Amino acid sequence: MAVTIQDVARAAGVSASTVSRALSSPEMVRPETRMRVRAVAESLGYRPNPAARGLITGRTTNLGVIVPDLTNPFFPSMLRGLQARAREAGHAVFLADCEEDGAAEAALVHAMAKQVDGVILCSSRMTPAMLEKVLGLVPMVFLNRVVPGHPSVIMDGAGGMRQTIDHLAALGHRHIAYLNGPRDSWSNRERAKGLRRAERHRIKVSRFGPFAPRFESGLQAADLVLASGATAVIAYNDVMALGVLARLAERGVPVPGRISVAGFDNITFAAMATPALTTVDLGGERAGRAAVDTLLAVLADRDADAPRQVLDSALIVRASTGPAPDAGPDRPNPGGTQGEA
Amino acid sequence: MAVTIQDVARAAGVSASTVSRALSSPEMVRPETRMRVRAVAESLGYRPNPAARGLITGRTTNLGVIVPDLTNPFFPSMLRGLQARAREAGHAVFLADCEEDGAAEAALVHAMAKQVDGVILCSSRMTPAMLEKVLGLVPMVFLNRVVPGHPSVIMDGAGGMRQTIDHLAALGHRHIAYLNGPRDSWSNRERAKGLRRAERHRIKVSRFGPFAPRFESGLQAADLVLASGATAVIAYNDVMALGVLARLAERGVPVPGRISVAGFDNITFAAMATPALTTVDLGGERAGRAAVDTLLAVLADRDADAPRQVLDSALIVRASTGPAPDAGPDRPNPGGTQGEA
DNA sequence: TTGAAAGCGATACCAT
DNA sequence: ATGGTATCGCTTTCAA
Repeated sequence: MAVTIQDVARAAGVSASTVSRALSSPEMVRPETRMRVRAVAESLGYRPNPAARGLITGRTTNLGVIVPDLTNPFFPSMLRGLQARAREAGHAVFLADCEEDGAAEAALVHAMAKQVDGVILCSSRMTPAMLEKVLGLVPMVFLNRVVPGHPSVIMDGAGGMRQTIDHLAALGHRHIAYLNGPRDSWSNRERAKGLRRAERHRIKVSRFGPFAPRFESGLQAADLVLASGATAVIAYNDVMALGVLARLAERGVPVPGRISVAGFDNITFAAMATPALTTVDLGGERAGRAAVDTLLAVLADRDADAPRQVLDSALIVRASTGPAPDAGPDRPNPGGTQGEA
Repeated sequence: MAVTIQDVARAAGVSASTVSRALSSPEMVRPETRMRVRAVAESLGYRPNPAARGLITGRTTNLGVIVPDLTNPFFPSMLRGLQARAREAGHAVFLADCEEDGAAEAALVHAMAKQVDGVILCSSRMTPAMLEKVLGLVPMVFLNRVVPGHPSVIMDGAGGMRQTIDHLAALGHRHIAYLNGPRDSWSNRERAKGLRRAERHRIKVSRFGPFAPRFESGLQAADLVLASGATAVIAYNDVMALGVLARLAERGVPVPGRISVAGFDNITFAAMATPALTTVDLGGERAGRAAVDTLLAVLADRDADAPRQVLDSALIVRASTGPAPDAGPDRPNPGGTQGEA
């Protein structure tokens, strides 16, 4: 089988303890011995067994991550940052996809619990009741969701929404539509909160959904939006927004001529649509890194107050929002069209 | 801390051995005791520690997966099938992204080796020298790459390419371009092999690259292709093909009027381009499942001959391939344009 | 059918 | 500075 610490000890003519120290606490061993042991370990291709080590130290240097849907490009990009940060910190990442299912998510937490030092739950789909049952199992950090008393990293969805509203208001829109994401999604609620900004501009808001955050939902929603008479639509995320764009193109509706479209997440493919999708970048990669940092902080000092990090947002404007059409059915043309994309 | 087998034993008034048996070898314990033990375990929320168990049994019921780039939508969709199959089989999935870096990939294999029963390497980027060093560490299955003497699951890239060539030939194309993927990619070589089919049709093939399999590579390659005079271009994968489409749109080149575009993988976003991208679906989800099955087979019977599964391909035609333009610069218009998209 | 004890691979404590 | 030994949580002989 694999080479163990005993093999190294024998080959180097020292005890297992010394090998362990030579590798993990170099200063506790005489330079001479240290070198010899390390050389032997190297030549034998020795690698400590993390499971065995974890058993006694209580630390695995593994870290679990659960996402609701890997096929949503937002998560891979967030994972980019997360993995990079984890690797820097010497942690391997145990990743699982719960496919938008809270119960599956809970099961995954159980499965991971003993094999990781902590878990990062991205946009967790668990209900409060499910959460209750897994909260104590292992240190957890929530990304994109607030659970009172627990550390979380959140992106400023409400702020991003406010910026989008201001943007559309400046372009003269008087009636916009919002397409809700999944029913239990915390980040959907946050984004929806930002819609209140519309009052300040006397903008009418029509809400649709909840929808599964998928391309197909956007296809479906596009028709509803058109029927509502809104001149702009903001989707819960880019994947849905791309669905909207696709359906509008199919129906020959000019974008942004007749209607403007915006989404959230700044996924790569937002840039590839025709016209490119206007999207709000809330800083996914950065959030991934922040989640790891938060988790490591929690692990380093378990008594620390549960930190909550709020990351700022940025609005990326592309080409699929534009001035409201002059003769919008809902608008007696008061202020005018002073904005530019 | 967490509840251990000892806690259960105490609470149930039996020994740890009995608890272990009651849970893992029910037939070895009296029904009465078994029930009691199980009830106690349940009520205490006992979960066996997989690491401790693995230490003695040599099996972890974890399975490692390494992919070169999670932001390429092909891999998430493949992982869909893979994860589903793994879960059915009672295995957790340890996933890592090597970011197209063979050395990082090798390091990840090392990191995983002791914590998983086997590893599935997807489109491995390791050089033969790197491979050499990790081959014995842990049972491995290669997906989308053949390593002599080792089990692999491959998709029929060459076949898919041949179908594409036949398709373009039928549409009257006489000069096509191929955009190579990464230099060391086995699947790129396979796809490129299929290009020989062009000879049969007397079609001229211009090759470009190798390119990193990214959107930006497509942007860049589009100009080269146009300059070459080819009337159709096949990209190594959809991500690159979408880049080609984007650049062509930017330059106002009609697709498929002036040039036809095709890619591989049938990623979701291929359907979202305008026009929708013609793409070859080689069966990613199915391949993911097959890889798990293969790995489980290897684990069940280590002496088995290294199996190699070849999965068939299917060609999905969408709207971005069309008849060759009549006055192609390379063609004195011999046969004609008899095909339809 | 059940319990006691050994052992998986590593670290940590206690000697020396 | 180094070695011996207990221990982490669990499974697996070996006895009873």
